[in-house]
Amino acid sequence: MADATAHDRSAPLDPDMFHPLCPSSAMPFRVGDKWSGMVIRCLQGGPRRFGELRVPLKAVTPKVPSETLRAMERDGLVTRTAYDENPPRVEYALTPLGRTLIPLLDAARAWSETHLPALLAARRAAGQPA
Amino acid sequence: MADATAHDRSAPLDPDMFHPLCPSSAMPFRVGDKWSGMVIRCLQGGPRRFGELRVPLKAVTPKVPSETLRAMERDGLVTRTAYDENPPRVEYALTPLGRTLIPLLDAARAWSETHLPALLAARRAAGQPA
DNA sequence: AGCGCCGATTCCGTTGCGGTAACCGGGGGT
DNA sequence: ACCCCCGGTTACCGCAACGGAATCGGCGCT
Repeated sequence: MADATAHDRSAPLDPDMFHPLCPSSAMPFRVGDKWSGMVIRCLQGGPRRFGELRVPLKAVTPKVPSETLRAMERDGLVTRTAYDENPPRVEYALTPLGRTLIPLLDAARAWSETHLPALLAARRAAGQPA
Repeated sequence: MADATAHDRSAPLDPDMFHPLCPSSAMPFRVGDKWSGMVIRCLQGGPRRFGELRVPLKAVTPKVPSETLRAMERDGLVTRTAYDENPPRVEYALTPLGRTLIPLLDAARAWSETHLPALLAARRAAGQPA
């Protein structure tokens, strides 16, 4: 194993999970703010640095994760740990409370995998009779 | 079991479910539009007339259910049946696809019942240290 | 000295969602 | 004739969320 402390940064953030074609954008669920769900997914495998969270979010400005993370911290869903080291390092991790949301996300994803195509088909049929 | 084909209009819409203190407003989940979840709950027990849906929504104008219902109809979540009778009557019912969302709503509610107090406590502690 | 990295924060513009108000149209009752 | 009920629809307004650009500050490297 590469790292004993906890998580594997070498298999960190499944890129496929975040690419633009991910049906997340279409699925009729929302957990907290727009990006909260994705943050939870990112942190699911262990603590992450701020910059790491931006990897899948490379399209967005740092404001997005920063804002989301602080809101989640207020709600007791993540912890923020700033290390006063030379290259500033900050790590975020899910709290137990935050982890309780994972099953919900799983359920939402499962629903989407099963039923989202039907929903989209219905929408297309009704919205674009052409 | 009471009846699957029909529904009981005498125990129609649990008022407690919709009163302003319901934590729905605070819970960090969203299914579709703001009112979609509530519509599903309303239709869970069987078809409802437009006016019936407004009972728990008595605070809102007809636009809200109308809009929500049409969006859900487009997505294949509900069916709309207009009876060309004397007093105009329209009934809405969940489709099988729409019913697949019920477990999600149940899961969201279960989460809220279990964990929402902790989240609110954390928010209060962090947001209002005073 | 200047550049760049890390980790943010703040401001600002836009967009979309949510909500209120007003209007429509037919039938029946008084 | 008038009003009311049922079942909507449309137009308009306001706010909060979303997203982007610009800025900040310490430190190391060149």
